Amino acid sequence: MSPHVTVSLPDGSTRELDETATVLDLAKAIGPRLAKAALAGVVNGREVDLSHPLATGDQVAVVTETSAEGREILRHSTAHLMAQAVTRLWPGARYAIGPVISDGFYYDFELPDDQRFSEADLERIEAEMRAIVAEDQPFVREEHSVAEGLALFGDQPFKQEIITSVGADATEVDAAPEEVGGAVVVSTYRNSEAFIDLCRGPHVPSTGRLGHFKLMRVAGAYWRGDEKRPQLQRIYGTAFESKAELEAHLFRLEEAERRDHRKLGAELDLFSFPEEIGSGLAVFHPRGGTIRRLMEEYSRSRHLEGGYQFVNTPHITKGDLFQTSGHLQWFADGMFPPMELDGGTQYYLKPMNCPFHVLIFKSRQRSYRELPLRFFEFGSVYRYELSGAVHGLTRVRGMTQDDAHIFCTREQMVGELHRTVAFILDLLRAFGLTDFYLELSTKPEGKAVGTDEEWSEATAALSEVAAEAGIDVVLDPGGGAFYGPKISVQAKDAIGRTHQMSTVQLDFQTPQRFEAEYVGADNARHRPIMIHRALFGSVERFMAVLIEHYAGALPTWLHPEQVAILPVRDDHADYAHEVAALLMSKGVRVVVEGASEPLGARIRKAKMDKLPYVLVVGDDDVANQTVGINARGAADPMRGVAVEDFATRLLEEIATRSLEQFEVR
RNA sequence: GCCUGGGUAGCUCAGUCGGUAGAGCAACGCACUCGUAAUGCGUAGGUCAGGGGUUCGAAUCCCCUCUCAGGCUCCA
Repeated sequence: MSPHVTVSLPDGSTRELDETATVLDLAKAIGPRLAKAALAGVVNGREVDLSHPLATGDQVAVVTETSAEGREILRHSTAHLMAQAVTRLWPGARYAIGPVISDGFYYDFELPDDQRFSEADLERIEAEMRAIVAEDQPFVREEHSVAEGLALFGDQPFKQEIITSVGADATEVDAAPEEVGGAVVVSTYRNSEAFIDLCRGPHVPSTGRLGHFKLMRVAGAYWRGDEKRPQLQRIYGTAFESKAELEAHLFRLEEAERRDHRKLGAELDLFSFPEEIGSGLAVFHPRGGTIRRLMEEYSRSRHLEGGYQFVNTPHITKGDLFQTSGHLQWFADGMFPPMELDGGTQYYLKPMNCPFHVLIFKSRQRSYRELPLRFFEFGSVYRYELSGAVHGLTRVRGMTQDDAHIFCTREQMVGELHRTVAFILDLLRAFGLTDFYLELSTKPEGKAVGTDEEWSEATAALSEVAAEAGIDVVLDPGGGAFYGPKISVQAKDAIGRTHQMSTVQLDFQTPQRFEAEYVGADNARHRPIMIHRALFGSVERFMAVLIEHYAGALPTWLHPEQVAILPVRDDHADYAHEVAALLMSKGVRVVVEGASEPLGARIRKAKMDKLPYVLVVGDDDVANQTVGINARGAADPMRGVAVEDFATRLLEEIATRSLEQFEVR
């Protein structure tokens, strides 16, 4: 054996090291700064600890704390740190899994004697974690056989279950057992005599490398996500490589809270959820109602241009309709229970519009010459959402979908799908959402109608369209509706969160179940394909996303109150109303606030309502037919702008549905 | 639906050991008439989410229901 090992680095270069060299030794050989920032390594594509020994021929990369991988290692190690703190504070606590999630980590616990974590406990746990950081305990990797592993975790039933389930579920997030050369190896990390955890690794070398963390909240979670299994207590936390990064993250969370549509909806007097009506059922106040109307009017005009025909259907129906459609078989849990009328006939509130649109299609004989037929409706639907699922405007029990169903031939199908995706993206962009990716949801196993052939043809058609849309596509296996696969458009908002917006679903089943037909050029009967699609998804959810995207400061064309006019004194009120009348005659939404309060207070109110333009009119303005403009977001107000100038630029901004306000100089 | 934590005036919140309800903002009224993010004074507003229980006495302790938040599950 040679006294040296030779390894290669990501840049293609090679290094010679002592034969006992580890990843850390390699980092030291490259440079002291790298050694200091190093957390782990990647050897031949596999993440390993810094203490991992190197062999000749290894491809090695050093993972530093500022990389995405480094952050994950930091967070995963912090999860272990938290578990140890919990077991110190609650002797006999059982710990289950503690994986890394997108913005941090969690760990699931079961405390002895049915004890519960409280929010106040989080601080105690954090303090204990800091103590363990100060102790600078090493993370020591050990490898065991399955039998040894089971013995080691004799009092930890969740860990034992993970160990025994190896092979059956080797992808378990936090599972340690791995098949190495045919034998199952159970790897563990020991921090101290008292604390050892099952883990694949890698980890930071010692707890002293951790420290910039915060425990966020405690919540319940079912063991293995199965509601029939015990519910554990989950503690969520986050960790970063530096205090500054941690604080920046916490600031982003506060920013999200500031933008919360539920908070802004109340503050801006847009909508409310009166308890008298029921959970998940919103009422829209005049301002919120105006926003809805503007959204709907624009949508209608686009749909007219897009070749859609407008239809209307009722909110309730006899149960037979949903028997035929399959909803009662597959979607009954999501429906309100029936009401019995007319001597026993069951009527249901509708959870979806599709069966109604099929009946319109079937109302007379259809020719291939008519296809594609595109039926559009703002259709209100009612779904019995679980009480714990209801959330602001984004998850409600009564909502209005901008719903359409396209009936077309098999030959037209792919073309219609392309056209629909382009139509959707164009409309979303008009509302200022520009950063998208597509999600392709496939057959939900065990909860679907139709043959495998139909599903695979539909899925193939959708994936072809998704791939050609020119934006990223991610797969969502099993996420389709019971009648067909779907593409959903996920849009990123101003602070980088993604929201599911539009969906396009391909459906071979509903036309069959309803025996919908058209007469082809061959004078024979054929079955149409149905495409379900909604762009807003629901008007309510879309409004919520817009409110959060714009933090309540909607673009002028969408704002319920576009201009406020404030007379400096009461004797300027006539002029203020004159300017208001001029703007209102052009369709501008204007409010005038008389001088019953000081000017500063009135400006402040208009600003807090996020009005795009606040106009102040005083002596000079009355004399010169001008206004003072205090624009939203502008550093300084502008005095003496001719009314005509302001009106022209404002009307231009509104007519083009500009997302930006014009510059006031 | 399940877990944890909440629900006191329109909003944000205080309310000690169980002794009978409080502030700021908002609203309303009056005065003020002001040039770019809070004028002053006053008035009104609450079956303390609802119901039941314990107690001489409950916002406060116990039980049930409703509802909200954060999760789990689910989803437009």
